[in-house]
Amino acid sequence: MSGGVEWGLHCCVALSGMTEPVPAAKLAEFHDVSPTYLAKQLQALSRAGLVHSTQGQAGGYALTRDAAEISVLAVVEAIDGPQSAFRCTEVRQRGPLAAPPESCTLPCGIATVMGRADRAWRDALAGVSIADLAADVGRNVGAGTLPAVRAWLSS
Amino acid sequence: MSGGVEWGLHCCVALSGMTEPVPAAKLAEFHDVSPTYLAKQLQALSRAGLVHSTQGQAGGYALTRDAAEISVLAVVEAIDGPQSAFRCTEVRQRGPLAAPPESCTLPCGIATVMGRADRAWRDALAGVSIADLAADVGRNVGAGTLPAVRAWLSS
DNA sequence: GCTGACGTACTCGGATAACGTTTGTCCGAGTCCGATAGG
DNA sequence: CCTATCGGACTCGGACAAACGTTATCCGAGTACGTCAGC
Repeated sequence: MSGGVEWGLHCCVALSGMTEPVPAAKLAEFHDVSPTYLAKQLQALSRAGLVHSTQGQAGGYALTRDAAEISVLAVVEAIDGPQSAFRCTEVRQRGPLAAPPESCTLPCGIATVMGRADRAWRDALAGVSIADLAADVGRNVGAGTLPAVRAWLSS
Repeated sequence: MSGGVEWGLHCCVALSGMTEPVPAAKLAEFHDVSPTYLAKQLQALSRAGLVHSTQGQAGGYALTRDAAEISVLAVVEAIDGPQSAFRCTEVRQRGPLAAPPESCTLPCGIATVMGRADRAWRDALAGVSIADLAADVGRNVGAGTLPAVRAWLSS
């Protein structure tokens, strides 16, 4: 999985509860990561419609909807792509004893199992929202953390 | 995920119910894939202890235990490695408002969610065995398929 | 004093290189089977 | 006829390149704000 997913997730958490847009450069400085590369991830989020970008002097990125309405899965799919990790190459249709294509209307057992596993993975990710993650931060490292982050990003 | 996983899975299914060892070259010809690269995957399976390799003229690969005792997860981890797709880089410990390491004893919310999803994925894969896959082949493309494959691999 | 246009500085967005992992290949070490020669 | 030895060919195993995808970077297009001139 692309490592930028983690950055995108952290950015969404930081953006949650933010009223004014935050520039990509500031988010990069806050997380201490490459500004240009983080910009790429944010562009992907923008293309997926999760964040809204405004240009100009006071521009930046902001969530398009409430953090409770954005699932972790949405962020992952926006950055990493919606395709499954497993890609069936239809091995059964190759070789000397290849099965004829007309008998391969439904996916083979291997693809079925992989598809089920992938679905379970996505379900687990879909059940958690950015708001849940933000609440977890307040619970684990202190309730005053998020307001402090918010103040830093505003300055 | 590594594409060789699919090959390894198909090989394990083909090997199930086989009494004598099958050379890697024959498995490659049967599946119509690169012989040298498939050999690499089989070596990984051998290292993981899923298959046993015998050298010499009538040598080849054979399952070390019954197909019902080999889970899909075991094959996947043997080829792709046991590490999770997501790797936490501890972003929270970086930047101007970095959390002190002593307050990061337990994983952050993002890592927790990802870990849960990964576990769900692995559970789905652990619940299916190679024998299940073989039975599925007989059910879907015809009961006579596996004996035919077995005969071809023996010749 | 108010309104309009202008310039500037800041923002995002897509096109462009460098690195690492996966994919693919090769040759050497080891081993079993068959043939052969001797008892 | 049986047995021990030798030769050969086939097997796996790990070390060695090429290709793709991810990582990282740059520069250009566009926009909002602040300023200034005109009314």
